[in-house]
Amino acid sequence: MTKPVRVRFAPSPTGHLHLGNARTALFNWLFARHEGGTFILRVEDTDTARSTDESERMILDDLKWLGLDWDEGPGVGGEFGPYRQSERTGIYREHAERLLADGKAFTCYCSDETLDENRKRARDEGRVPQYDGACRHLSESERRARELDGVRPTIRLRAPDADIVVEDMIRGRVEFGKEMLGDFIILRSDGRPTYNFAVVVDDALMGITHVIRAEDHLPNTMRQQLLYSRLGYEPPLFAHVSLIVAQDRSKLSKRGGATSLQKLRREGFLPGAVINYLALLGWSHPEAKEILSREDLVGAFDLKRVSASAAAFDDDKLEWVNGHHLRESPLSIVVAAAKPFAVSAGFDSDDARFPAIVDLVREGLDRLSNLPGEIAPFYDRDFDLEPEAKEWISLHESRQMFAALADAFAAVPGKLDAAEFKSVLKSQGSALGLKGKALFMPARAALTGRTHGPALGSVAELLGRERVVSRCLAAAGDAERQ
RNA sequence: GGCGCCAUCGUCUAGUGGUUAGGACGCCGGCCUCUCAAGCCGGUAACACGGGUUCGAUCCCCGUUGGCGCUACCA
Repeated sequence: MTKPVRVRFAPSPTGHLHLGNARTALFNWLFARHEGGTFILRVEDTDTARSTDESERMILDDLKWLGLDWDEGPGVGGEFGPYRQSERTGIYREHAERLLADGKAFTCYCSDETLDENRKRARDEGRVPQYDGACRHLSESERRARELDGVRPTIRLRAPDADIVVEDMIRGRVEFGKEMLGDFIILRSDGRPTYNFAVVVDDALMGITHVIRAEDHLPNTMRQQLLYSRLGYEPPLFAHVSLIVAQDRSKLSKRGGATSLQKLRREGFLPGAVINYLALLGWSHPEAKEILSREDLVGAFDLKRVSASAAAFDDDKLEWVNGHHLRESPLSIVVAAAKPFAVSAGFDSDDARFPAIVDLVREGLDRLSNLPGEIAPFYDRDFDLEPEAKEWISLHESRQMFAALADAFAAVPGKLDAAEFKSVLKSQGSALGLKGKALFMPARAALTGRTHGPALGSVAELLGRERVVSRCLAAAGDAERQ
C-alpha cells in the first residue's frame, strides 16, 4: 500500500521561468498526473531582496500557458497553505524554537566578518569551509551577554558526527562524508528561514511524497535529510533530474538559443510542442515515439526512464517538434495561437478567410513568428513582388498571358475554386503553348509575388476572384513596362 | 582547492556480459511535385581514455580526462 502521490514545484520568484525550471515543473506535473496524485505549486520567496510580485506573476502565467495546472497553491488554495513561504514565517519560527528547546539547534552570535575569515582560511588550507563551532557550547549566561550587546543571533542546527546517505531515484545511493556538513543556519538573524530549512518544513507539512527537482540541489539533500530526522518527519523520496545546458555544454542562461519560456512564446512555439520537446530532453518514450500529445505524455511518463546526464537544448529539434504540432493540432488551436502574430504584424485576423489561410500556410511553418511573412500574399496591404517573381512575370513567353488570364478568370461563372482555377489556367496556358513550371511559376509570381508557397489552386481560391483578376491585370501592366 | 553528479553518432536518446550498437533531429542524396515545405526512401555519424574482473566487455569495478553542480544569514 503506497501513499497517494503528492509532488510540488517550488520556484523562486526572481525572474522569468527558465527552461530548466519549466522541465522540472513538467516532470513533477507529469508524474502527478500519471500517478493520479496531487501537483502543488509553492512560491519560495524567502529571499526578500530578490523576490518580486511581478516575477511571481510571470512564472504563474508561464505555467498556465504550458498547461501545467496545479491542484494546490497560489490562486487555488488548498488545505496545506499558505503556499508562499513569506506567509509562513511563524511556522518556521515554531519549528526552529522546537529544535532549540530540544537542544538540536543553538543560537549563534558570530559576525559576518568572523565567518568570512574562517571560510577563507579553511579554503586556503584545502579544507571544506564549515562552521567552527564557536557558539556551539556557549553557556546560558554567555548567550545572555551577547543578547545584551544587541547581537541578533542566527539559529544553527547541530550537525551529527556521521556520514549521510541519500537514496536517489535517478542516481542511486549517494554518500556525503560527515566533514562536508557543519552546523548550518536554519533561521537568519532577522527571523527568516534559510532555503533548506523552509523547504523541509514545507515539504513535510504539505505531505510531499516525492521531491523531483534539478540536480543542483543534490548537495542540499544531505542537509535536508538531516533536517527530516532532527524534526522527526519521514523524508520523501528524492529524484534529481539533470540540468539543461546550451549546445556548447555551457550554462543555458546567457548563451545559445531560446532560454526562457517568454522567448519561446514570442517566437511562436505552441505550448504542446514545448512540453513535448522538454519531455524528450532527458526522458524517452518506451516505444521511442517522439511526437506526443499532452495525454500521451501523461500516459507514458515514468521516472525510471529519466536520464541522469545533462541534456543540451537543441533549437532544430524543437522546431521540428513544433512543426508537427502546428500541422497536426486541431485547426482551432493553431488559429487561436496564430492570431496575435497576425495582428501584431498588422493583418486582420478577423477576416473570414483567416482560418483557411492559416490552415494552408501551416504546412510550411515551423514557428508562428514566421506566420506574417507567409500570410502576407493573401492580404492587399503591402502586396509586392519579389525580384525573382518579377523575372518570371517578364519572361517573354509569359508576358502575353496575364491579360488573357484576367479575362478568363473574370468570365468564370460562380465561385473561383481551386479546381476551376487550375482548369482555366491550364486551358489558357495550352493556347499559348505553356504548361507545367513555365505556366505555373509566372502565375504564382503574379498572384503571390513569390516563387514559393502552397499549392497555387488553393491559394487562388482563398485570394478570391477579385484579387486574382486584379493581380493578373497588374502583372500584365508590369510585363508591358519591362 | 574540496566534495558530488555525469560521460553511446554534432545533438536528444535506446540498448545488452556475446547485437551488423537501434531510433530521432540535423546534414547529404533520391522520389513526389507548379515552387517551397510536408511526406516517403536511402546515406552520413557514436560506445572519451587507461587499467582490471571475465571465455568474452559499450555494459561491472578502479583510475584518468573532460563537462557540470555545490561549496552563503541565495535559492
